[in-house]
Amino acid sequence: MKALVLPVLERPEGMTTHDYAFARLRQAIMVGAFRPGTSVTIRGLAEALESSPTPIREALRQLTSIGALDFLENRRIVVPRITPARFEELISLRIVLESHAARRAVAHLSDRQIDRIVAIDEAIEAAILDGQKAAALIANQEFHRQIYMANPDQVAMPLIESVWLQLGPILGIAMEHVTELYVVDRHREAIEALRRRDEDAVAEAIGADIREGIGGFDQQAIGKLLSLAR
Amino acid sequence: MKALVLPVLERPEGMTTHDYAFARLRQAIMVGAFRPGTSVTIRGLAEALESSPTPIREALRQLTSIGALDFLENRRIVVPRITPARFEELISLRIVLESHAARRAVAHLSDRQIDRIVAIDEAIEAAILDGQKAAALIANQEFHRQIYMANPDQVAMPLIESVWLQLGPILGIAMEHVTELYVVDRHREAIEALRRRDEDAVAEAIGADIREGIGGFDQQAIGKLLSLAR
DNA sequence: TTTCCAAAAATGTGATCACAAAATAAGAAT
DNA sequence: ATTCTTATTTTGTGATCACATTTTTGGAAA
Repeated sequence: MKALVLPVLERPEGMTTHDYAFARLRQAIMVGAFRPGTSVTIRGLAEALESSPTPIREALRQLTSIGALDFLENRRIVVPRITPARFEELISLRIVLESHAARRAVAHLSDRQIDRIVAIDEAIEAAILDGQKAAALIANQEFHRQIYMANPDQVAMPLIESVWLQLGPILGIAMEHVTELYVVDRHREAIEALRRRDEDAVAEAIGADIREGIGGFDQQAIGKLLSLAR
Repeated sequence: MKALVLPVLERPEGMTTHDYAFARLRQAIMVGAFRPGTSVTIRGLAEALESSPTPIREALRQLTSIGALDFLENRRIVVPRITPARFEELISLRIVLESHAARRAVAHLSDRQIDRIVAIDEAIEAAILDGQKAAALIANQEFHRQIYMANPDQVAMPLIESVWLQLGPILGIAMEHVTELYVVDRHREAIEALRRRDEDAVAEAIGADIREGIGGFDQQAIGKLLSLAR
């Protein structure tokens, strides 16, 4: 059993142990800190997070509910493996879900909010030019999230994040193999469409952005990686 | 504290207490056994299910992850209330998700599977003519599930069920107020399209089916109910 | 060296308990 | 009768323990 290293995450005062464990594990999986097939144990995580098994168990159970982990028949807890076919399904689901969420957010976005989204996009490009892959990835997620969450009655975000979580472990592999990221200019296209409040164009740009590369990672290259990583 | 009545559910041998509690509560919410705003307690459910609090807590936490329950700030556990706007978002999300899932299932459906789906549709109509609202609802979900699950690499079903769960409590109210159900013939349309393996037509039929009525319940009527039920 | 079997260790499950926070009930003051 | 305060009860949280199952280990047999 090798020592566990989880990306750090600030713990807000008053947050329960369970919520903290959930948030931290969730983030770890989302940014690809675990490889597909990795198995975790309740006691191991309890030790790593300096708590008792109880809240960890609850966090793990929640993570399975959103597809981030798998409780196998043997009672083993693992990070799910992904087949190329499943990968393709996940991407197409992202496209459908996110272009829909984007479309329904357009009418709610203020100019000020769009400015903030532009700032996030600049942060993404800065991270890419700097070669900071993990930072670019997180900023990219933030870019998308800020758009979808502008809709106050929005209900799709949790589902979208579930898909992100299922793609997370793949991103971890991609980050190891992809030497350099490229700037995705579909973001610019999306921003222009947002400014015009053009719902169709926004949906189209978001869809294309996902299709062409998941957050700076070339989609085809990842698909190829997948068939190798067995 | 009034006594809790949960729809019965068979417990397969070897199923853990936690899994059973999760499955049973989930089904109860899905078929509208709980009204929006209802609050539940860990100890109360533990007693009702004759177990200790531990597995119940895990089940409740999982249910919150999929939007079926809400842990409030005050630590109260409630069945979420739904606003008309949220309701509309959920319906439009259903349309997007399910027409996509249906489309991607078409190529995988064998004639034998389609026959089974036809049989389910007949069961729905029988239940409707018989006035068995709950049975019609469950059969209707089964109709949709059988289509989407035909795709072996499918990843959308858990998300779709999450949306169903969020709509569940509304269905409970609808069942109380709607006196009679009507047969939705969009199912026939979907079946015809399935036989022709016409993806566009299938997606269109499923979308229309959802738009016109959620499982036999008129959508507009429910929207009106919502604004009253406060 | 490989295969097989038994002992030991590790691991998930579920019950119980102490504790703190929240909700409710009860009584006093206005 | 109503409002406020205090005491009691309820409830979620997290730690701990016993148990059964699974996995791993270590050595014997082929």
